[in-house]
Amino acid sequence: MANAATSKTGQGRTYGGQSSGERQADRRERLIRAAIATYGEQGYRRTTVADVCRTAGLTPRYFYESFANSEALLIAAYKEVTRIALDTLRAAASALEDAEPEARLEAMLSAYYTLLRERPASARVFVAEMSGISAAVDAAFEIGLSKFAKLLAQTSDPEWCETDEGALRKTGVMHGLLAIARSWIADECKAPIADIVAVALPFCRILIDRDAR
Amino acid sequence: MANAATSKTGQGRTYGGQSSGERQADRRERLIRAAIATYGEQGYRRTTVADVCRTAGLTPRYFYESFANSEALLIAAYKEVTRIALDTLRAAASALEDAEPEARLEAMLSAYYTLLRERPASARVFVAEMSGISAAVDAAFEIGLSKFAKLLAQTSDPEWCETDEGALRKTGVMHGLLAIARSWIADECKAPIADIVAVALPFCRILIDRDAR
DNA sequence: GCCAACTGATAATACCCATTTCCAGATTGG
DNA sequence: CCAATCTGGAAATGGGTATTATCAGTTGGC
Repeated sequence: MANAATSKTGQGRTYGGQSSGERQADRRERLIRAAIATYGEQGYRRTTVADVCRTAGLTPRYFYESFANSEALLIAAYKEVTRIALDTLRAAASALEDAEPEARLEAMLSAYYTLLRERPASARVFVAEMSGISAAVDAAFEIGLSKFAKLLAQTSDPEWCETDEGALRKTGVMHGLLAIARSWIADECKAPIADIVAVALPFCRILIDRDAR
Repeated sequence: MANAATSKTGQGRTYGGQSSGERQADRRERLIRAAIATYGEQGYRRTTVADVCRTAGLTPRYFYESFANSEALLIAAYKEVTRIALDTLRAAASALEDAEPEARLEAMLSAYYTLLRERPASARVFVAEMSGISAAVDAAFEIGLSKFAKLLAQTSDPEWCETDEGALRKTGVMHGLLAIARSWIADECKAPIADIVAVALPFCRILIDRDAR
């Protein structure tokens, strides 16, 4: 994926005070940031490689230095967005370390929807742009979702354990939560967070319901 | 959308024993059938207008006689698939007219997943191909889903009434059920129908839960 | 200061496909 | 039988964009 910066030495040299690797990493980051902003603005489907490069202040040449193709950047952008969201949820749960599981669950959901509202571009990438692009994107999306499901379940039920039969349920719950978020966002996040959390809660209860396990 | 068969008379004449309108309707149907088969086989994204026409035994000229563009055909194919599925669910519910609501709900779910397994092409169109194409397709998809939600809710709870707040929940439930179906199908429908229904049931209970309304 | 490694910008190159148009032959009504 | 209407097939047109290659100028090691 990453063409080493130069061909002969394989190392390159410093430039603008940065080593070859630093410069390349910097460009990669700029591309990811630009991707989130652009996908969030006009959607992945409508943005070209050239669009992202323009926003990043780079040229297509540098795009292919860091990413094999457009999809690879989408996946990278999604991973970045997911990483931030997971951190936020963990923080919300930690802040209520001694509270009831149900309260912690509510706190996480609340943090999640708040984050979506505060970062519209990231939100769009997260809830709306990862569907129907390709098998690779679908796979990356499912992996990200399952991380969320696991976090939600573990935090709200300390004795929760992963089982195979639970995988289907996890998938269903996460896509349900996503659809709720998508619909809420499509309506410009007009409904209060508390209302959205109330709608989302019963779905999470499915996740941690032991009777049905 | 439908260019009248001829330009001068506006009516056309019989040909091959069929009137102008009959021939056109026939071609339209063939295109829809071919679309379901082809989308089901290789996915909407990878099928070209020419592909569908080839399968239908027609030429692109006739495609544009009945559909404005590729998306319009996808929507028409989806509507056809949805129509059949809704009929099947209604029939399953009717067969248990006097049973408990919960039993009727189970029967509908069972009929639904059975249908998906029996018609893989239609299933793929229904659960996997309608995401991320365009706003028009998204809209058609949501309309179809809400019909299902309404049917499920009404049949399992005779006194069910539609409310605005319920819309979000309905969306979440339906997308949850869809994700379950998608995942099951991706695994070649290996799990027994009864297991899938068991996973799906709690989602439906959210739909008709009055406490949370 | 010199050469090779960098940089940004532009512009080929190449492919894919929707949509339209053309054509030669088949079919009909009168 | 004849002219108009229809048919299937194939090819022309046109737009869009991913991906690569080129180039003139800049920068850094030595």
